Amino acid sequence: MTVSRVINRSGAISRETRERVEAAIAELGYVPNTLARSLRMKATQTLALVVSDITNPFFTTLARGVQDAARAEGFNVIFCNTDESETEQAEQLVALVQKRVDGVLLVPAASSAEPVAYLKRHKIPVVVLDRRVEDCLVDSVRCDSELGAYQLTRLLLDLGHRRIAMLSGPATVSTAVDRVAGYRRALTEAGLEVVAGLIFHGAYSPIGGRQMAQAALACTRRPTAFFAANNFIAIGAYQQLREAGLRVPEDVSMATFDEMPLTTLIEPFFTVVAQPAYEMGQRAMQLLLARLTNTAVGECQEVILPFDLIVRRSTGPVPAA
Amino acid sequence: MTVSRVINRSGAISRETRERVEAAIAELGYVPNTLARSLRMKATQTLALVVSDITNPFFTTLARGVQDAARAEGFNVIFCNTDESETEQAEQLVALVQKRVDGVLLVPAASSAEPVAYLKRHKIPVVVLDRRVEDCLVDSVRCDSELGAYQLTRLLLDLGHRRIAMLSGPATVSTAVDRVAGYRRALTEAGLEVVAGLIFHGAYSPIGGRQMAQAALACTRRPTAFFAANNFIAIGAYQQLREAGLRVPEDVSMATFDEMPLTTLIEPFFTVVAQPAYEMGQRAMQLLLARLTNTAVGECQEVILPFDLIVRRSTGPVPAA
DNA sequence: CTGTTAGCGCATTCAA
DNA sequence: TTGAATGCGCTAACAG
Repeated sequence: MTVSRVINRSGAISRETRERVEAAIAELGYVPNTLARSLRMKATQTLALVVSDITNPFFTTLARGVQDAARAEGFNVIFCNTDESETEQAEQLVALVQKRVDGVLLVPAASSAEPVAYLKRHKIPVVVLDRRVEDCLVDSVRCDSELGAYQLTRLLLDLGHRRIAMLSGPATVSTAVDRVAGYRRALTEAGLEVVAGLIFHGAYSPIGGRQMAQAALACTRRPTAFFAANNFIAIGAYQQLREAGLRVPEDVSMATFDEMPLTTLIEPFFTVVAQPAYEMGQRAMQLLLARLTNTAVGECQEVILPFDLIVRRSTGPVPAA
Repeated sequence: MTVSRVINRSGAISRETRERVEAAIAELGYVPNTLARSLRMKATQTLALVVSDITNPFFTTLARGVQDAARAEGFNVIFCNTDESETEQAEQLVALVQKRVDGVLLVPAASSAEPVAYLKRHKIPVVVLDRRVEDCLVDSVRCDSELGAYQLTRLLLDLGHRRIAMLSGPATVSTAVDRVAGYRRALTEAGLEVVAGLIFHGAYSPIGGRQMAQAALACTRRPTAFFAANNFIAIGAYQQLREAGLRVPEDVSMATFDEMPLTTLIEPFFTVVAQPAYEMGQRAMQLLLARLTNTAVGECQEVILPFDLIVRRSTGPVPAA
C-alpha cells in the first residue's frame, strides 16, 4: 500500500494523498503491526537483557542504564531472569532466538562460553556483562573484581584483621572466583597464610549469606572480619551475625561488593566496592548498538570500568581479645 | 510442512517421520520463528507490565510476582517504565499495541480512564494494578489506600501527635489522593482540624520527599510527625530531616507506605503499611490470564488485598516541648 | 498419516 | 507519484 510509504516516510508522496491517508489512519485507529514488519525486515528493533535476578538493586540499576541507552536509539528491551541457573538461562536464550531479538546483553549464569556460542551461531550479537566467560571473542563490560577484592582485603588487613572470612558466590561464576583470587593475593602479599577453611562459596542470595556466615562462625577461632562477595550475601550474613549476638563493627567488621541504594540513602553503613551499575548497562548497550549499526567495528572490545572503594561504618579495628 | 506438526505436537505423525524431523532440527539448529507464528495465530503469548519505575523495589517485587505467574502459563512479560508521565505512558501503550501483546497490566500514571479505553478499543484485555482509574469497568487489583492511611494516621494520633505533615504523591494519582483522604478522615474523626498547609503533593521520588519535607519544616509550628505516602518519599524526607539536625524518632516520628526490602532486612526501622507486592502482581496476572483463556469470566472484578501495618522504630511519642 | 494451498500484514521491487 | 506482484515463516483447512 501507499500507506506504508506514509508511515515510514519512505519514497515520495503527494501532500494530498498523505493527508488523506493520515486522516484515515486517525479515523480507523489504525496501528501498524510490528510482527509483520519484523518478519519482513528480518529485524525486530528489540534487544534483551538477561540477568540472574531483576530484584537485585544492582541489576535494576544496570537495567535502567541499558534501557535508557536503548530507548535513545529507538530499541526496545526485554528483561529475563535466570535465577543463576544454567538450564533456565538456556531456555531463556532459546526463547530469545525464537523471538529473533537483534542482540543480547548477557550476565552469564556460569563461565561456560557455550551460551555465547549459541547466540553467535544464530548470528545474534552478544555483549557479556559484569562477568567473564571462558572464551574471549566477545564484547564485554565489567569491573575488575580481582582488584576490587584485593583492595577491600587490604583495607581489612590494614585495620589489623588476620582471620578474614571470605563469603563468595557460586564457584561457577567468574565474579565469585575473581573476588576470591583478589582476597588470596592480598593475604599472600601480606605474608599471611591463606586458610582454605575461611573461604566459602554459596548462592548470591541472603540465604547463601546466612549459611556461609553460620559456617564461618563455627570455626574454632572466630573470624574478626567478613568479606561478602555481593550485597545479598552481605545482608544475609549480617542478619546471621546479629542473631549470633555479634555487633558490626564493634565485634566483627564487614565489607562487601555492591551498593544497596535505599540502605545507603538512609543510613550509609557498609564499606563497599561500589560498581557503576548504571554506566555498565549504558556502555554495554552502546557497544551492542555499535555492532548493530556500524558495520566496521573491528575486533571485540573488553571494557573495564573503574569502581569506588567507599569506607563506611561497617569496618573497624580488631576488637581487643 | 510436517515440521510444524512435530514441533507443536498437533495432528498424528508416524514415529519414524517424527524422529527424522527431530534429527534434522537438531542438526540444522533450527529454531522456529515466533514472529511468523504470532502473525499467523493472531496471538503473541506475550503480556506487558507497565509501571512508573522498575527501579522502585515495590515494583520489582510486583514484577517478580507477575512474571512468575505468567511463566507458569507459558507467557512472556515485557516491562515498561512510564516515569509517572502520561505522555510516556501513551507512547508505551502504542508500542505495545504495535507489538500486539495479548494483554496489559497497567499501573496507571494518572487516574484518567483514557489509556484503559485505548487498550480496550484495540481489544486488548487490561488489568489495572495498584491504582484506581475513573471509569470502573476494568479488572483491578490493589490495596485499600484510604484505609491504610487512616490506620497509620490513627497510630500517630494515638501516640499523641497533633501536627502531622502529610507528604503525598502526585495529585493525579489515586493512591496519593486516597492516602490523603484516609489521613483526613482520621483527623476529622478525632475531632481535629485538618490544616491544609500540612498536606503536600509531590513526586513519588526521593527528591519529591526532600522538597516536601523542606516545605513542611518551614511551617511556623514544626510538625511532630511525618507521613510519607511511599517508600521513596520517606527516604528523601528522612534525609532532609537528618540534614535539618532532627533525629527520628526522638525529635520527629515518621511513618510510610511500602517496605524497603534490603533496609528492612538490615535494620528494620520504618513503621509502614506494607502492601503485598508479590501477591498483587500474581493476582493481577491470574486475573488477566483468566480473561485470556476462560471465555466466560463474567463481570469485571475488583480485588482488594489486605495490607499489614507494621510498627517499628521510626514512630514514637511526641517529644516534650 | 502426509503434502498442498492460502493468507496473516508488511516492505521491496518493478510497472504504470 | 502510485499501484500490483511477491515473499518473509508460519499454521489452518483441506486433499490425497
